[in-house]
Amino acid sequence: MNTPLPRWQRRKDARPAEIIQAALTLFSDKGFAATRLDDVAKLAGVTKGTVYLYFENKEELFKAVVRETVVPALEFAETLVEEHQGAWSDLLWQLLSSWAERMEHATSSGISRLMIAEATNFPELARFYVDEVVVRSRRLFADVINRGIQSGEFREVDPMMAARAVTAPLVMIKVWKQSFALCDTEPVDLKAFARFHFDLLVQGLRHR
Amino acid sequence: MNTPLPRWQRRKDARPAEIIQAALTLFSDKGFAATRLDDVAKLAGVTKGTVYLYFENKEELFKAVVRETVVPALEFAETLVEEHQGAWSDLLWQLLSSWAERMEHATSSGISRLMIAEATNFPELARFYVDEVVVRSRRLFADVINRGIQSGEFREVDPMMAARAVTAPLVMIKVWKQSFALCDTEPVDLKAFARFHFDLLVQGLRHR
DNA sequence: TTCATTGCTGAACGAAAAGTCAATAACTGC
DNA sequence: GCAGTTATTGACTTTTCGTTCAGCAATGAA
Repeated sequence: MNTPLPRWQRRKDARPAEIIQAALTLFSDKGFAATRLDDVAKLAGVTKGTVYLYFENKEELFKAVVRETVVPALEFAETLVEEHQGAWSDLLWQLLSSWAERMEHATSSGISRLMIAEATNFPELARFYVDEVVVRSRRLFADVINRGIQSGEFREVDPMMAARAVTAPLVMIKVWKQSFALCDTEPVDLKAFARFHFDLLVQGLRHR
Repeated sequence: MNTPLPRWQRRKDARPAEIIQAALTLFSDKGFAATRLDDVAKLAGVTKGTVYLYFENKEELFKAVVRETVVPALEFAETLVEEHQGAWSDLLWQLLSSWAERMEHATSSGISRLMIAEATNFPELARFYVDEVVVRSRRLFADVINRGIQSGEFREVDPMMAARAVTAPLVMIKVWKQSFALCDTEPVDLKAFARFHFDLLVQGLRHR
């Protein structure tokens, strides 16, 4: 006789990650308040009680989602800058295109919109996100621009301003797509936009 | 004897606008779900019951807020384009700077972030917002760029793409400021950024 | 001053969703 | 197999907040 397969299994180690993944999906789609823990549990293949085994409450789950999702993305880009040789505009393109790439596929890219929506309700978390992601990526791009200026490839501009001008459009387009996917009659291709933005940018940064 | 001033007054005509104003403030700060009608009422100087005299329910109040706030802003800009003579880059600057100006002072500018956060929870409203605001302003800028191309002032680019590239950074910076005002260690001046963005943009749009 | 009208209040209701916990079923070592 | 351990369940309680409405008080006309 084959043993009847159990109604559920004990998987203490896998649960937290699975619950966080489910929560990320729902939070970034509906927002924090509009997401029911019952739904998170169902999507994670458990019941609500189990969620409370691993997370103190809804707010702590939310924090865990942000913390777990946010950090790893930037390390890759930082080494890319460190090791680069050649034209700085080429590096800029590498960074922008690989970023656009990740935005299109990674589940984690929903975090931007989520943080924008909930920042004022979770001040400490907002600070964490700003430090770990916003400022850090801003610095990354400012760094590239700065080196470009020093090598004479770019004209003299405020690097931090430029960094904002580089990052803002991509994030915005992604956020827009996420929010208005159902209504936008002429959706943009993220990578095509990244290319367009890059061309505009590089010509804007060159000497006149 | 002076008559003891009444505990409250009847002000049927003024109430709706006051309630909408209060709701706008709280919605754009905390989001739709996290805003309590008790708080809206208190901020408007009434009680919850009064809110229900003028609005069917919370969702209808939300829709009213968006509708009342959003529409008038664009009309001004559209006449500006219609009546313009001279260099198209000058018009572009006029539009960007006046926009940045309004963003800094008008209470209505919190709507962008609110819509981004709640769009997926209110599909019909999202469609309304996209049609009345997003697409319309995108068309506005695309129009300017297009005329600039035809007059030979700008090189040939996709006008709709360019419109996105023009509008996205300003909106994004505004949204960022709103979300992360408390954490951002180096806040940007919106008008200064608008100027920077414009310079980059115009050089990017000129012939090589 | 009085009365009818009605804008407004605030207490009470109920649904929905957060949070709790005793019972239970899956696992583990003997 | 059996017994002890514990991860998981699901029904339960609690809380929060949108919504209702009977009654009160401001107003204006007579």
